[in-house]
Amino acid sequence: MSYARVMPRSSTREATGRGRSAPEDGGATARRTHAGGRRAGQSGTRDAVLIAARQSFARQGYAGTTIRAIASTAGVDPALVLHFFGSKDALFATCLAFPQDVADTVPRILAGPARTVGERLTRFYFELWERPETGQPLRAMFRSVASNEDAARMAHEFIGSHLVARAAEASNYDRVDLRLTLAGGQLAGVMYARHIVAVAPLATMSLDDLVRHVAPSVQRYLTGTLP
Amino acid sequence: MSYARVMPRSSTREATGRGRSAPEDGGATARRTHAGGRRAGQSGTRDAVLIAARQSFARQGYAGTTIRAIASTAGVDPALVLHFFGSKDALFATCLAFPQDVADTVPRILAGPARTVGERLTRFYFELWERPETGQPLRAMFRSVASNEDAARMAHEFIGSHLVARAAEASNYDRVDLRLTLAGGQLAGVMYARHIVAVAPLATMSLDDLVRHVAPSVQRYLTGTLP
DNA sequence: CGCATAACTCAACAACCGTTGACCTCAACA
DNA sequence: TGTTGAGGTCAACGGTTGTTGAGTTATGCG
Repeated sequence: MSYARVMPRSSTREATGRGRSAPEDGGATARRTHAGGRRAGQSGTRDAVLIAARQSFARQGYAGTTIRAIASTAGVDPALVLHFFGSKDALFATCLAFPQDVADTVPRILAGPARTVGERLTRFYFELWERPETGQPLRAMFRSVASNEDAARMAHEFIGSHLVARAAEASNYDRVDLRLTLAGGQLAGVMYARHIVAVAPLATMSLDDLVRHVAPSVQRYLTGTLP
Repeated sequence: MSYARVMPRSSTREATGRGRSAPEDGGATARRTHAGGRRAGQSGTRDAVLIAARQSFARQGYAGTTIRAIASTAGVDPALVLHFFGSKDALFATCLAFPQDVADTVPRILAGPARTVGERLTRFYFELWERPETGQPLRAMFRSVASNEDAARMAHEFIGSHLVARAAEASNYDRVDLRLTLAGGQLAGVMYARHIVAVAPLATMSLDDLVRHVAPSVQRYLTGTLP
C-alpha cells in the first residue's frame, strides 16, 4: 500500500478516460437502444467475485488481501476482477458499500417507543453481526477501518453526516450525536470482543443473553440524563 | 502475507540454528565471561527501530507495514531490522508485548472499593489510550488484532488466561470473566470510536466528560445484578 | 596494540504484487 | 446469420516485498 494510490477520490482512471471499462452497473442507467451484444450480469460471476472479496477483506484487511487470492477463491482469472471493478481500491469501496436499509432502520428504531429503544437497537445491531450475509460486510468494514486510514475516513463520514444526521431528524432526543456515538461505541466494542477477539464468555453466550446484558447500557445512553 | 510464514510458533530459524543472530536480550541471560568485544544495546538504535515499528504497525496494521518503511523512519538499513529481531513476525510479536504493569494494575483496581470500581477502571483504561507512550502500543494492538488472525489469537490468549485469571484471584466478584469481558468490550468500543474512527463528539470531548458518561455502564457490568 | 564481538551497510535473491493489453468465446439482437 | 459487446483468459510489465550472506565499521577488553 504505497505504490497503489488509495481510494479513487476522483479517479485518475476516469479523469484521463482511457482506463478499462469497469461497467458502472448503476441499475438506473438510461439503458440506451443497445443494438445487440451479450447482456451484462447474467452469469453470477461478478457476485461470486464480490463475495470472495468481502470474505478476504473481512479476514485479512485491505493490505492483507490480494487480487489474486480473490480471483482464486472465486475461480476466475485475476484480470477479470479488475475487468469488473477497475481497481483494488474500487473493489474495496464496493465491498464497504453499506446496505441502505441499515441507514433506514436506525432512525425508525429511534422513532419508536422510548421505553424499549435500547433493547430494540441492541438486538437489531447484534443480529446484523450474527447473520452471515450482513455480518461479513460488517466484519470487513470493522477490520478495514482499523487498518486503513481511508476506510476510517469513509466510516467517519458515513456515520457522521449520514447515519447520525438522518437519525437526528427522525427522533426528538436532545444531543443525538452524543447519545448515538456513545451507544455505537458500546455496541461495536461488544461485537469486537465477541466476533474478532472471540473472548469467552462473550463469544460463546447466546445472543439473547448478550442483549439482556448490554441493552440497559444502551438504553441509558439514549434516554438517560446526561451529566 | 502468504509467502511469509506468520508467527514463529517454534521458529524454523532457531530449530535449524543457522539463521542470523537476533540477540535474545532477555535481561537475565547468564552473562558469561565475555572476553572482549563490543557491548550490545549501547547505541539507542534498537529502541529507535522498535519505536518506528510500533508506530507503523499502529497506523498501517501488520500487512500494511513494511520492513523498509520501519528502517527508513528509524534511519537505518532494512537488514539491520532483521539483524535485531530476526523476522517481521518476531518484530511484530515484540511490539505487541503488553506492558506488564497493565496486567498488574487491573487486579489492583478490582480489589479496591467496589462503590467506585467502574470509575477507576474506566479512567485508568482511557488514560492509557491518551498518553502517547502507552496509547501507541494499544492502538497498534487494536489494529493488528483486527487485521491479523494470529494477533487476535495472541490477544485472546492474553486476555483469557492472563488478565482475567489474575483478576479473578485478586477479587471476589461472581462470574468475573463475564463481568470483565463485558466491561472490556464497552471500554474498547468507546476508544475505537474516539481514537480510530474519530467520530464526533466522542473524539473531541474531554477525558473527564467521557469518563462521566461511560463509567456508570462499567460500574453496572462489574457490580450490577446479572440477568 | 590486537583480538573479539556487536553494530551496521550493501547488493542481490526469489517470490509476489497490482495492473495492462491483446486475444478469444460466448449470448443476444438486427 | 452476421455483428456487437460482455464475459473471460493469458502472458507479461515494472515494481515492491521479506530475507539473506558477505563484508565493513565501531567499540570494548586483555
